[in-house]
Amino acid sequence: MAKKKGQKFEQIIDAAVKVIAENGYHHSQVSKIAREAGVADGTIYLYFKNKEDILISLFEEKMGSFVIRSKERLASETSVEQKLKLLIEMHLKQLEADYDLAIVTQLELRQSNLALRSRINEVLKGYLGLIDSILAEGMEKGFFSPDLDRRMARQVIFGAIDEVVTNWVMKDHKYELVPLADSLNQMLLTGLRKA
Amino acid sequence: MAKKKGQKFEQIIDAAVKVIAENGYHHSQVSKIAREAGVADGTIYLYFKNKEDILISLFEEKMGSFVIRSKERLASETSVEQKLKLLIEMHLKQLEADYDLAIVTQLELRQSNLALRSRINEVLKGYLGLIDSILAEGMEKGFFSPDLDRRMARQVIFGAIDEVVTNWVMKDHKYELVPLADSLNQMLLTGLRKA
Amino acid sequence: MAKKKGQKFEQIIDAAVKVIAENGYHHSQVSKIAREAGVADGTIYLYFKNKEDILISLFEEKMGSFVIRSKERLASETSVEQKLKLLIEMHLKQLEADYDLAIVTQLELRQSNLALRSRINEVLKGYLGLIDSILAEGMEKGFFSPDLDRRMARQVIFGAIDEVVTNWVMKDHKYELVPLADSLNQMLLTGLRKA
Amino acid sequence: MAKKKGQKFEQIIDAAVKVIAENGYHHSQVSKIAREAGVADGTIYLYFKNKEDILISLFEEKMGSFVIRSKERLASETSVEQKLKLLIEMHLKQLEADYDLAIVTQLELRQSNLALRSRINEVLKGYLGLIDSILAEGMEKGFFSPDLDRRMARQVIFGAIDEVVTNWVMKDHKYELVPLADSLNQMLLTGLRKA
DNA sequence: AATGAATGAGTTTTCATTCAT
DNA sequence: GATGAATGAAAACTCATTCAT
Repeated sequence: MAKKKGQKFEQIIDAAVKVIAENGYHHSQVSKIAREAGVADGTIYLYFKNKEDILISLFEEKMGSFVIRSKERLASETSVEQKLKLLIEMHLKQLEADYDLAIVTQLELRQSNLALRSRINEVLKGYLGLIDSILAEGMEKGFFSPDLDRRMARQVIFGAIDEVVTNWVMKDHKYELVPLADSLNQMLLTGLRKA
Repeated sequence: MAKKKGQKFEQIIDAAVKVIAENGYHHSQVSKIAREAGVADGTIYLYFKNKEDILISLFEEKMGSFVIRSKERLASETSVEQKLKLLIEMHLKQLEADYDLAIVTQLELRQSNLALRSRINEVLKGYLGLIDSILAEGMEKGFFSPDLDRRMARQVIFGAIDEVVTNWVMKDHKYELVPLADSLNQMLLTGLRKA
Repeated sequence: MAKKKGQKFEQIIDAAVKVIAENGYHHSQVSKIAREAGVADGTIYLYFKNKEDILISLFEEKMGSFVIRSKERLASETSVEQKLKLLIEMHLKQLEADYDLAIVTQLELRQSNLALRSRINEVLKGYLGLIDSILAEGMEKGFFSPDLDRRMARQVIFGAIDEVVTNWVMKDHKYELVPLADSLNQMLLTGLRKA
Repeated sequence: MAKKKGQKFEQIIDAAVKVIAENGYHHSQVSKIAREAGVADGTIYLYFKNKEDILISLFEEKMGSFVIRSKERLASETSVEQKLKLLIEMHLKQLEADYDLAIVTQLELRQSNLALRSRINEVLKGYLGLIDSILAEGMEKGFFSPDLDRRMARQVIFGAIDEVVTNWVMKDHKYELVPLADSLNQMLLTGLRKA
């Protein structure tokens, strides 16, 4: 069955990102992905349980490594303010660097059914946990108010970043994304209101 | 063809919301919607161009009337701060009052393909314009900073509200939504950072 | 039920010829014919039993009047040779004068199912009888050989004329049809072989 | 896609001839053809682009091989008169030997739409070319008149044979077809008129 | 491990026809 | 007689998945 890892596993994931970004999820037949990956249709099923499993594996793979990289990078930072800014920057940088991946995560992955979305959320937990730990540290250090609603804060941060990226994708990445990090960070930290 | 309005038009829209919320978009066959609406399958096509058109019409209908109601309500409010709070409240109230509709807009509608999403965005423009006008007024009145990035502010506001609602839906509306409006409004206005 | 004759009956027949010639039989919905005829869909069914009945009635109407006219015209002719030539000429003239009708009889009418084709053949019998009477007279008068196979001769004459007309229609009536009558007549009378 | 040739390709063609002859084109569901061929519905689409493609492929296959056989056979014949007679004989023999095929070519194939008929004519060109070459040779050798209208002669020959076969089919092949070849040939060569 | 030919379930949409007004 | 809104049956085609080689 699914033998995670292996050269072909990566090949298929990468082919899937490309094919789905180009054709959209519903026009990305398994056979098309197989052709792009240079393997036979049946081979897909040696590495993935089914078509959905490609999508979720793709997300796990890309998001997983992103969370690991982010954790490492944030560890070397002491200031809470810097940590949040850095996280936003890394988020934007990762997707700006791989537009195909951005299309898949921001648009195509959402076309999946409810069951799949639950599994996606499972993967997202790692990322949301990262945000949460920054919030917890900030509250402890007195950088954030002690009665901050952490769940809501997490949702606001994620919702805002996500919306910014989605807009960038839907506008055909016509402008640069990473430069927005600072202003987005400020807006989240100090709000819209004039000081 | 599409004879917008008429009793049957409404009947079918309402049936679609119910059926899609219960079964998910991909398991909501036209015949199932027709049965729920108490009309023949073919009748659907006297009022809608195709199955997708039901979905987009549904959104236009519900979102359109929401925007109109919001506009009227906001007009009677003078304070910018109150306006934003009111908008958030109305947004949350509308979806909390109709959980089926919330499921459809937050989950099922997003499973649509790119072409459909473009049309959805078209409808959303009315709502985003509402946010924008509040921001513009706030900047003029000095409530918001004069160098506020309005596009980003709009995305942050919408992304945050949307994420809050989606989480509520995915948590099976186990908690109350409207009470979150105030805290969400505060977070958007003053940010996460301790004053 | 079917109230043959009446102004609307003619209107619908003429609309059908036009619509079918323009759109082809399978794209000529009853509603399209009704619109062209300036009547409601349901009105069609006051004059015709069903859609097929329009087609067969159309053919009966047009072919019937053609056979009557031909009979009258041939009666005033005494020479067998002239009669055959005249029949061919009238056949070609009738269809050259009404290209829409030619499209319908040569192409669209043949797309009908077997049951309908039987009824068409019924109508054709009048025409084939006309050919037959010329052949009988010719044999009696010694113009044709006494051991001529009349059934086959009838098929050869009809098949040849029909094929000539069909070719003309399929070549978008780019050349004139009636001028071919004489040469076609000669070929049928004296054959291909050099005298 | 269309993997022309292969055992299944033939199987499906033969099943289609049988099913269409029995039920008529419009009542020959793809699933019915598949069942008769002993393959799954989907398999049809590995060998044919769509349902129409079965029909046209069937005609190409059967007509194509007939033209090739005819060409070979005619090559060994020197007399023009014999060649024409032989061609007629082979035409009648081929269809008399396969009544199902005759039903399909004479009746069902004509129920196809205009687009398909164009493709059928394309296939027919090979056969008409065969007739044409006999005519050309005959004119050269002085067997036919030098001012014979070749296009019309071709239409007369084809139209006559075709009509004879169609009548035979519509009369439920109650009589023998091949014995008519000689008399048909004579009629085409020397015409109806008494010498 | 890899292949790819074969499978067959599943659904939107059209349009001839009806019938209450 | 005339209307036209409503009906509902009917079928081609796709594509994820399997399994013999």
